[in-house]
Amino acid sequence: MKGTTAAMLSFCGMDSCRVDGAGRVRLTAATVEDFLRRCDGEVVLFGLPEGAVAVYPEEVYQEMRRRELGDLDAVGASFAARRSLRRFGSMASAAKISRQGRVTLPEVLQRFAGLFPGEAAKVVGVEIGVEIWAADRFEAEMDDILRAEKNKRQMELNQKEAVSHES
Amino acid sequence: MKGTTAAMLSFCGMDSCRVDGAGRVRLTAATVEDFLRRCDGEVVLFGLPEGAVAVYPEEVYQEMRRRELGDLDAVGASFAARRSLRRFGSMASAAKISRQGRVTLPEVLQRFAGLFPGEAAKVVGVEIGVEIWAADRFEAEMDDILRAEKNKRQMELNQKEAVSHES
DNA sequence: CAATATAATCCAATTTTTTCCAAAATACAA
DNA sequence: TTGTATTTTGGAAAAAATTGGATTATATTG
Repeated sequence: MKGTTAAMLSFCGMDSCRVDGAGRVRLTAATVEDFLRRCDGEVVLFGLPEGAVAVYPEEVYQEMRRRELGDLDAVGASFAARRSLRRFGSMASAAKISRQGRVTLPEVLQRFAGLFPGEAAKVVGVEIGVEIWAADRFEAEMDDILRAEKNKRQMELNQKEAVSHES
Repeated sequence: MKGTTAAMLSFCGMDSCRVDGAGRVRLTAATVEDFLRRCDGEVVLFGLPEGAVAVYPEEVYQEMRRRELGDLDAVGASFAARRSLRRFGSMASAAKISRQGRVTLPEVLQRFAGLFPGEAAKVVGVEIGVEIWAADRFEAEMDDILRAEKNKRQMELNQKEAVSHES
């Protein structure tokens, strides 16, 4: 075994791959290990507002939903409540990481995230699980992140300048 | 058996199908399993204000109705109360999921939801049950949901920007 | 450069879905 | 009532799709 990454550090790094002909994505050995350790491979896939697919251990997802549902007073009794149920219900699905480390993306999610058979994808570790992005979308997201970061840095510098000048 | 996904996660995902010649809809194996587990296949069908058919476990439906009626102080003693009774009474019907996972849509609901024999339909998991939509109606609904979400996300980003600029 | 591990492709078995048909139940009319 | 027609329900067989595994190719590491 190459893995047993000595580490308690789970779900990190990024991996490029391709969606296979049946809409499946193969995870790296390390990621599979992480999922096995955390939840015996029982995961939930769902569509993130950013237009990618999240893969979380089932428990993590449940907890997330429980919080959200707690806010809805009478579940199913209002338009808003039903919409929330619909939004998550329709785009979530329980899955098990296969013995060969593959996850099948349901059609809804393929469409939602632009992850059609043959497309290039990025599997991104997000500490509590992974996200699967269409390669081009992830690139755009990364650009955004870095640009925002650069802005912030510049701001802070300007701030300092201003302060030291006025003293 | 393919399923037994160990899952605590019920009624999720989306499935496309067609209303058969007799006004029946076939549910996926997973959905049937969920209903059997939750309520032995005893469900209530009723028309949602959104123009789709909801299929909830009988218990869930009862609970929902109890809440609504509880708010109306004297059941049956006001126009509003009688209307609510009428609205749900006339468009709800108990049904049992058949052994092959089919539900028959009463004619009232076919008309109400545009789910005529031969029409394309979507069966949508909503965590507490499923909804059956005419395919085109659901597409519109999903578009709405995602558009609203995108707006909200954009707002949040703008908000952040504004804050960091003013500081 | 060889050995090992990782990734992609292909194929076969199983499962699922669709279509079609038969039986049962209901309604109708003579 | 009794026979006939019609609708409804359930099931079986055929078609299609999914799943998992095995094989082959590619990359990595020592």
